[in-house]
Amino acid sequence: MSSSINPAQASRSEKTRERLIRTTERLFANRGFGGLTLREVALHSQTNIASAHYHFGSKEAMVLEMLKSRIKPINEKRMEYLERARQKAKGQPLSTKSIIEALLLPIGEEISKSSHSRKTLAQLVARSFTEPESFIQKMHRRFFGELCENFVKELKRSHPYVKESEIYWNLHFAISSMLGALAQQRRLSDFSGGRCDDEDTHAMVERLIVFISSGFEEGIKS
Amino acid sequence: MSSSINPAQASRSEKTRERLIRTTERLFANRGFGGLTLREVALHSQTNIASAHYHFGSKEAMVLEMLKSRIKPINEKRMEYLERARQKAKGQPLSTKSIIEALLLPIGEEISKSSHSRKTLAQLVARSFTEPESFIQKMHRRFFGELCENFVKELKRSHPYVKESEIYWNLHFAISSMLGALAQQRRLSDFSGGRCDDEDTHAMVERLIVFISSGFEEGIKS
DNA sequence: GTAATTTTCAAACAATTGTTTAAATTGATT
DNA sequence: AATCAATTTAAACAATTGTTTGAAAATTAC
Repeated sequence: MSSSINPAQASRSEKTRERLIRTTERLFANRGFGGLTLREVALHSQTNIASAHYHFGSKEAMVLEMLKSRIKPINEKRMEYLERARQKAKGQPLSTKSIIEALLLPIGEEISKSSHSRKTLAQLVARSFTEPESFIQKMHRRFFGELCENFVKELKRSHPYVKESEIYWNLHFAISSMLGALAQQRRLSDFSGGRCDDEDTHAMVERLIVFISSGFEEGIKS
Repeated sequence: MSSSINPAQASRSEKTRERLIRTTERLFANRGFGGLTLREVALHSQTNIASAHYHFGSKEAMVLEMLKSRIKPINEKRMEYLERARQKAKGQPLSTKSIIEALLLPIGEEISKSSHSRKTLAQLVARSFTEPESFIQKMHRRFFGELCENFVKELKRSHPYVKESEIYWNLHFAISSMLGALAQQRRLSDFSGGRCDDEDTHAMVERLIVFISSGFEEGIKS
């Protein structure tokens, strides 16, 4: 097996694999794990069902592979942003806003970069949090457990006199707001009657940062 | 058909119907529409698959019936709370917090009343927002469109100099926070390591009201 | 260029799904 | 008690699912 970073010299096998992952991404974002069929994935990837099994072993493994490949870079970027903010602060505790930015800006940027429709990656990430399949929940715990710890540590340093449970509660709300808002952009376009441009991811993330930062700061006061 | 409010004198047919709805509620909350099978619903309802079809006509119709029966009372209560706040204010515009309370308190109370596990109704409502099936999305639009309009109207009255789009954006965030936080209580218990009691719905709703009210007020300033 | 390996494909498989059918049972009405 | 409609049941149905199989095709290695 010849693995290559450059897509120009990707083998036929790798191209098939990537097409499968890409189609899986789109269909999973739209319909979830249960609503996704291997036949449809194969069809839209111009290949065969058995080919999907050859590359991944099972439907579960294929979806898992796709989820990892999409979520990992976002979380890595989050850690980078947090680290960068730490360096900028030179030992001083970070502001709430800069911590929330480290949580939100990376996913916003990845959504903007995404080659699918803007909504696809957002729905994908959000769905990975709410899908009932246990193997997805397991991945979710593994992927976000460590990340969450790091953010809690930083938030505690910024708010040393706040009870630990308050930090957890309000971080929970922060993450929920982010995921909820990203996942349900449809509602915004449905109900605002075109008054809000929900395709403008950057504007949305900027607003979300304000909303969440303020909510968090007020929340931990009580 | 003899319909009766008093469950003591409910006919055998009605009892079966209610058992089916109740089981459907639990399984849908846990596994979503696709993960729910009629056989399992029938089994846990001590009846037959065909019986479910006899009462509802189809799986879709059964789930829809269940969703309506659970969501309708919550939304009605929301309108009641809003109306009560209006009367209390005697013509004055409402505070942001009292509007947010009208949105959140009813679902909190229904969750507390719920005979299932605390999380069931919360997950049920949240899932009804994120499920990909189009018939569920349609119901969602129908049920929440009017409600949303009423809340926007009230929010506009309270913030006459705020651009309409800002109201929509931040109401979107408010609803997202609420649903996200309710749906993903699992994350809180997973990651807080027992520091937060996610079964205490009332405490959670109180915190959420603070978080969301503050986020909303800060959000519309920009 | 040939052999060996990897990758793709069509077809069949077993299991599960929602749905339908028709007979049996129940409960109310006369 | 007999009749009739409403309700429940077991069984079968047709469609769809993920998975497996074995042969064809393409790629790689010699």
